[in-house]
Amino acid sequence: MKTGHSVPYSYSPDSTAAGIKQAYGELEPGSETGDIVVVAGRLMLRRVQGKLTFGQLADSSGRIQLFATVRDTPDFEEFGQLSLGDWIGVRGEVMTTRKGELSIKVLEWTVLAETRRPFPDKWHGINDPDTRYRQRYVDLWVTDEARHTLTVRSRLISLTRRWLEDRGFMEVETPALHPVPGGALARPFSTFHNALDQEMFLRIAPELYLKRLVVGGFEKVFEIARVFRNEGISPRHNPEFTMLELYQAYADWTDIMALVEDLVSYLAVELTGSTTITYQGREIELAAPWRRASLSTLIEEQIGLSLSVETPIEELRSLCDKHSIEWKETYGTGKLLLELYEKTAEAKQWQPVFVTEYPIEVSPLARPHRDLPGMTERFEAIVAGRELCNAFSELLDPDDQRERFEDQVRERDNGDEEAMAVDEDYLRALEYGLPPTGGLGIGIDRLVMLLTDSATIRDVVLFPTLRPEQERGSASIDTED
RNA sequence: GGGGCGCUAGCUCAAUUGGCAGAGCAUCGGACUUUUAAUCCGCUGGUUCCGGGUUCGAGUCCCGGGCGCCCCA
Repeated sequence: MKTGHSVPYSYSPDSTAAGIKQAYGELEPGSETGDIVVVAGRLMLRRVQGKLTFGQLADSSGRIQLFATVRDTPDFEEFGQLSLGDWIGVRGEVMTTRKGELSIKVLEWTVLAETRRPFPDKWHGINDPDTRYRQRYVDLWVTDEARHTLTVRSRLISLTRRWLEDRGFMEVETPALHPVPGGALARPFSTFHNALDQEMFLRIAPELYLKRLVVGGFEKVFEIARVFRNEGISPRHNPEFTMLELYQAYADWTDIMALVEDLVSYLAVELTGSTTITYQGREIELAAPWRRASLSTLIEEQIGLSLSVETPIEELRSLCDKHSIEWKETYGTGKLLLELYEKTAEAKQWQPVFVTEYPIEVSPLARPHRDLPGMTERFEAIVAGRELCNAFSELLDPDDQRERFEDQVRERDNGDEEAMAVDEDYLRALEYGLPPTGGLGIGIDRLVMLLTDSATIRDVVLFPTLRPEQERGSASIDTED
């Protein structure tokens, strides 16, 4: 048994599995270096062979073999009785076996934590996705792709932060508790602040606060914001997810397009080694420039008709019917146009494309297009058939913004639970003057999915939202509702 | 919200038409001084997701519920 080893309060490894492999990669079989290293991690494989025991130690960098002998390893018997999954610290000599496997000859060892629960099958790991997401602390040890994907996520956020800072953007933190939910079309989570005796909402977007900061003179700001939307769960939707939003004073939408191309292709090279990536078996070229095409153009490519917000509403409605798209009496031509685009064209865009010129009706925060009536200078980037970002030349005019908000309230009164409310303080900020500004929101989770070839958002979130586990045997007691 | 699929040992999976619930790995005991998912011998391990029903007999069929995955809205 694992007796006689008290767990220390700290331990000081001086090496990692990957670091040792890098430093001693060229050793001949049967070498003994005399170099002493200290490592720590979990014992993930163990082969007891009489007076010799092989193990495999995993740390956050990778795995390395342990080589224990009855002659050199203290408490040799106990070493061989360690459980797979136990945390241990090892001090030993860097060596290679007769077969040439780089190893650490165990000269001292210490249990750092015992596992009371057996680890999953050392070869098959965990297959059940539910178990993987619920017990990520085990999944990360036994599923290499999980560890890789979630490490890439961390690096992507770090690289993004540095890239933006190098271009003069300042990172800020705005409230996550909003008295008025805004900045996106989505249902919020609501909660209650007891001391203020007031309903609050978890933010659905940081947008309106970030633009207040531009009014306040922070000319280039960004936030990597966890946002919350009270919607269904799917392979592409988690109720909480991460948005990068940035705002740049004096810029317009074309500046933002250039920024998106540059950032995404930079991240692709840093994280995958190339701007050419493979997603779900199909190639995608992320190098700039990306195609620019208007929303109307993309619809025309699919159905062969040139449409606009000027098209008679009856014609758009019958086209929706023809393509089995549900519509409501309250939809204007802009909303019908967007529906036609989303249902006929969006999923077909595999290579990156900036979809430009969105109707004013469906873009309540975007500035009117400088040439096209009824349209805004808004674009989305679509990659692999999905929205990757949403951006526009920001709406500056407080009077126009008030009208847009009031249109939203009318839609809410018509039953649209995703419609916006009037944010009086935001309007007051605009009245102090927002300079020409370009703004952007990128879904970080979807970008990570793209660059890690992940089919579901759950694979790029450490702890995706799941229903709580139920106590065994207590099923179906509460049958209310 | 609708449809399809799944849930069996800690993990990965079997179980003929409804007929004694099994294997590998892990655990436990034993052998083994160069293994590579080590090998060999032996022993354990079960609320078959939950509840009801049909039946001499249910992992299997029926009804209800839970959780997950996929598709659709």
